[in-house]
Amino acid sequence: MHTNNGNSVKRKEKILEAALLCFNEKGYHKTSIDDIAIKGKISKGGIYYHFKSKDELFLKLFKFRLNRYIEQLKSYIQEENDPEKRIRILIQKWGLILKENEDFFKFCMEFSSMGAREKDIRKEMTSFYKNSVKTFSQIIEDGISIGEFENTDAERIARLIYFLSHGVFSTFFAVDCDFDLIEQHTFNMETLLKSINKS
Amino acid sequence: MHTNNGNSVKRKEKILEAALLCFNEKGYHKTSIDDIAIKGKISKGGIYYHFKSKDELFLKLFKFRLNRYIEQLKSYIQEENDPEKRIRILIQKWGLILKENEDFFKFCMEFSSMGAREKDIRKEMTSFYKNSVKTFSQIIEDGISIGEFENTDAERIARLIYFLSHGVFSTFFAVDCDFDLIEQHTFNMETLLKSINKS
DNA sequence: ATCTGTTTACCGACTAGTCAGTATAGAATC
DNA sequence: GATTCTATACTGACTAGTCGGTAAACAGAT
Repeated sequence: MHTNNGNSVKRKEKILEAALLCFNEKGYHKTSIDDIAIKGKISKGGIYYHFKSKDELFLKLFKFRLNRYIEQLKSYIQEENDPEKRIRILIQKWGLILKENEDFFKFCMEFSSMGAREKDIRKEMTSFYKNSVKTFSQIIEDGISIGEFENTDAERIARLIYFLSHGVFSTFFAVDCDFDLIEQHTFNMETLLKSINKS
Repeated sequence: MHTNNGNSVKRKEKILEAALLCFNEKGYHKTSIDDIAIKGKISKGGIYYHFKSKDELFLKLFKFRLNRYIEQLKSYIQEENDPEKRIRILIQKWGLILKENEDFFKFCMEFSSMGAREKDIRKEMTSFYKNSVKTFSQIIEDGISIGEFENTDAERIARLIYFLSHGVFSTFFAVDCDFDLIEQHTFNMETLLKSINKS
């Protein structure tokens, strides 16, 4: 009747979880559907019943997890009105989410870099990027209009925040790094806030 | 007698160039040695005569081009002593190199993201990262000691610069972006300098 | 200057293996 | 008994790397 009953959803999530483990271990291209099947204790046919291709599985994994975190963040900032505090909440909570879901964000880095060539991935990444920038930008504009922040270009600052966050994370995974992720993230954001705050 | 005569070197560079084109078009995994052979107008055997594996070809391509740009940058800052001016030269020249070699840096983004899994790639990326941070860090410390910059943590700032630069570029390739690369890069760096400058 | 042997550079057919996706039969649940 | 889900065996396309062979350049000896 309906494919999305509780069991089906659970099964799908189980496959996505196994896929995440495999993609992180070997990367997208070196992970075979058989690898995922073994890790998830399901058969290859089972996977193809729930997902129509490896590509789709990859894309759905990204959407599925990211949505969760975005919803979380939205709920956090709804309770606060002051722009600077909202920014700080976003930054702090985002840091926590990063730290607690390193596995997923490692996967995200590969996903993101594939956006340079794969159209569907690029579309997802663009949507995430634009949303992030829009959210930050709005808060900063509010801060400017109530005189809390200096009158800078809100959108450029918003992009800057995105780049910093992305840059920290991709470096964190790509090199043998010499910094603490959360500490550096916090430092980056404090430095940035310092430059836009009226003090 | 000696394997690295002029012709051999030229041939190698021709293969590297063809490889860059292919990797950018399809990505590492979807590029076959045959693709590179066709693009470089050489045979498969010819490629394997010069490089012992696809991995090695990938790695050599990164090293070969990056070294060129690093040498360029080094020569630029040797002629200047003032820390702030040195930083500005690095930032500006780096921006130019990025703009003029977009093809190579697109390749770099894929290379970098593979550092999360491939040991040899990670080693190269780490070396580049540490070198960059060390260079910036040294200049900033000089600036602090002569009272030009505020007394902040030089290494953390140096990392921040690296993250920003990396973040801009990887976003630039991964999404349908709404900004001008050089303009945003310049804005990022100006914002950053503002926060460490004594004014 | 010719013959012989060696090295470099290159070619392309071939091997051995991988893997996404499919077909289909069977199990579980309603 | 129909629908939903799972397991297994299979196919066909693709590809990294190998290998036997060749052409040309060169060197030393005669």
